Amino acid sequence: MGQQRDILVTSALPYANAPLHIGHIVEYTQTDVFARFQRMRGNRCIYVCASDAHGTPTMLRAEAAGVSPEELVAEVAAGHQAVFDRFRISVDNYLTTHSPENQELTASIYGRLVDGGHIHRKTIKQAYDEEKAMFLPDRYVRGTCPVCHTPDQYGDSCENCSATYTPMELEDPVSVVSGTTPAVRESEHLFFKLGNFEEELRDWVPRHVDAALARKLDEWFEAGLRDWDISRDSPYFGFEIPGETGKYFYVWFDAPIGYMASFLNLCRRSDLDFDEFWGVDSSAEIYHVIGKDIVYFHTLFWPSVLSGAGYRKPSGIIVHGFLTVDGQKMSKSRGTFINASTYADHLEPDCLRYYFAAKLGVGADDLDLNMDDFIARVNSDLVGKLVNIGSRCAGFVHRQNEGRLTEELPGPELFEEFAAASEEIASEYEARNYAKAIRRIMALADKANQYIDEEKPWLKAKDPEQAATVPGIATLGLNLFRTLMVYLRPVIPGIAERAEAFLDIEPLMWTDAQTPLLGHRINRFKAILERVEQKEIDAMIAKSGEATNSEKAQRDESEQIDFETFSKIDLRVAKVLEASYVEGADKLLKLRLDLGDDTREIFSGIRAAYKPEDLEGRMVITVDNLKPRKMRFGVSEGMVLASGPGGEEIFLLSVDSGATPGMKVT
RNA sequence: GGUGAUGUAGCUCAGCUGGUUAGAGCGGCGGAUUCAUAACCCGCAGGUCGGUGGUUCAAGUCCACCCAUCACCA
Repeated sequence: MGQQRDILVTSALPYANAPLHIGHIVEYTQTDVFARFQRMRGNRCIYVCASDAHGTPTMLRAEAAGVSPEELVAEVAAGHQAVFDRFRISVDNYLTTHSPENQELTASIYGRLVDGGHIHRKTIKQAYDEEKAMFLPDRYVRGTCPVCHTPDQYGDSCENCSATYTPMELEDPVSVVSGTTPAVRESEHLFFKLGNFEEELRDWVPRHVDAALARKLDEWFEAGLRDWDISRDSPYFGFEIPGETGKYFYVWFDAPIGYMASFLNLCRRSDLDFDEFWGVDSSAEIYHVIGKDIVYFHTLFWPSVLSGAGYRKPSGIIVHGFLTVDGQKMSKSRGTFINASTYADHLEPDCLRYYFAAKLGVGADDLDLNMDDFIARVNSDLVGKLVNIGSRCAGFVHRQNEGRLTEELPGPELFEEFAAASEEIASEYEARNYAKAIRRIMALADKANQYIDEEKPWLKAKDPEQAATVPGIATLGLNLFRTLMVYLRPVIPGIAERAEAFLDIEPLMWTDAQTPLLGHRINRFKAILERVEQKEIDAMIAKSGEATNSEKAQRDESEQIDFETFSKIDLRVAKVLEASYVEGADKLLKLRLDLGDDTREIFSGIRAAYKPEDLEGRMVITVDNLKPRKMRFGVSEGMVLASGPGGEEIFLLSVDSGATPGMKVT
């Protein structure tokens, strides 16, 4: 092994306004496996993370909850840390971006950027909520898409036609915060001149990201690097910009600096040297593990900011895809939006770590948690194969040799074969191809079971002439078991710890795979891992669905309206006379409705859930007095009521038989 | 809409710079065994490698177009 390396790894900072879900665990697993592997190899590997505290969402959520943003952040961050503990994510430090260290670094970095001529000012127009007296982020303005005229879209892009625009271009814009129509106000903002770093980035990017990602980034280079708005106006939860009044750093400016801040905080409590890692001449390695959604910030802005401020750039940006559950996006209504703590209440965290690691390759492909596959894989690999080796050998050692391993192995070949796989497996971990590493390791586990099966110690134990060979066979089996634990320890640290307790040994290091454990007394075997039961999965999913319902109940309560307000909505029974697809619209169906004394034509976004022929003739409920809306395909004169999360899961409301078109719903 | 990624056996995934009968694990089926958390061991199962067209002596593996899914568009 070469000389000791200094490595710093980070996971993306989770936002401090919501609990962590199992999607986050993909990233922490990817990071933690790497960190634990490096430490087992004898390298110094520091893993830091923090809560991303700032921004409008935190501010508004705190206000709604009646607490200060600081209190909210502290509470959520405590929950995040608890999840890190339960999933055995071995962070060396967990801070928050709302910390003195981060403020100090952010200010100093900003100062250096100003000195370097990388900041300039520009006055921009922005949506402003007069009632709340605040500027509105794009996502806090909703309105009708100016391109395809789909109603109720975010201020930055349209879900229907994917057009991008600014909130001021929306038709009928509404502030999500107050419900009022936003005004347009001018404000001076500070911009980071990303273009100053184009040449440097074009050189740096391809050498520090995955090849597929580099192709994606080419696109951004071709589009040209635009300046980056790093300031926000008061009120804003964040750090005030030095030398300005009422201006704050944009959350995405100080968030990555949080990596440094968390590390700095750790340095001040230990003998670590900040500059040794972050100085321009640093020989340490720095890796950021992130999801593919935030590639832009980490491959363009972040290296540029570091460079402009006189720091070294990262050694690599490691990107993973998103998590789907049973092939679909995580969904609250399906109960597949599972909080990490809910998972840990029901199942062993190591199992999820194993499952994710077994699917993590080098690319940023999405990764699916298929519950049936999860049960099969964990039970088969971890319980049936891995743990079973220890379980089936332990008895022989206790019964035939008083709990002591023999002084020699019956033959060195198999142990040596396992030992010889060490570097190959290590290089897969090093390359972050955990899936490949695990395939190799489990192939070895199969060999270990085959060996025991061939030797048949249970038969030999009954034969006086061969009984003496049994402890040796079991000793070899247990040594293979131990070697497998060495290789899997980065992935399943909890299981490995229990295996160490069973073997009564110190925490395993990578080189332990080279030397057998002999003449050593071991403990009685106790279950190291329980099987995953379907009923636990069911309970977890049921629980995840429940949490959503109670959240909804709370929200409904907070938005009560009086009867007068309700009665303003004129709901009517209507009969579908005609339904048809709309040329050029993915989501819409055109419906002609009978309202008794009148017919109406409306467009409804239910195409994924209903076929036109199934609708014709059925009764629906409509909002009769909804203002007609002009859409690209015509004018929609109302809406039909439906329930459900969307997509294929849309369920139209209907009435009991007897109702006739035109009846008012009260 | 633009760009990128993905689409391989029931499920989850490997398949490097194109080249013998396309692989693994799980499930399924058959057999063996009882040391082990009904675990383990042996054997079998035949998927037009999303579709169409093309390049080539030869394509899952290169090119074009199309379809589907996911993502990004700061």
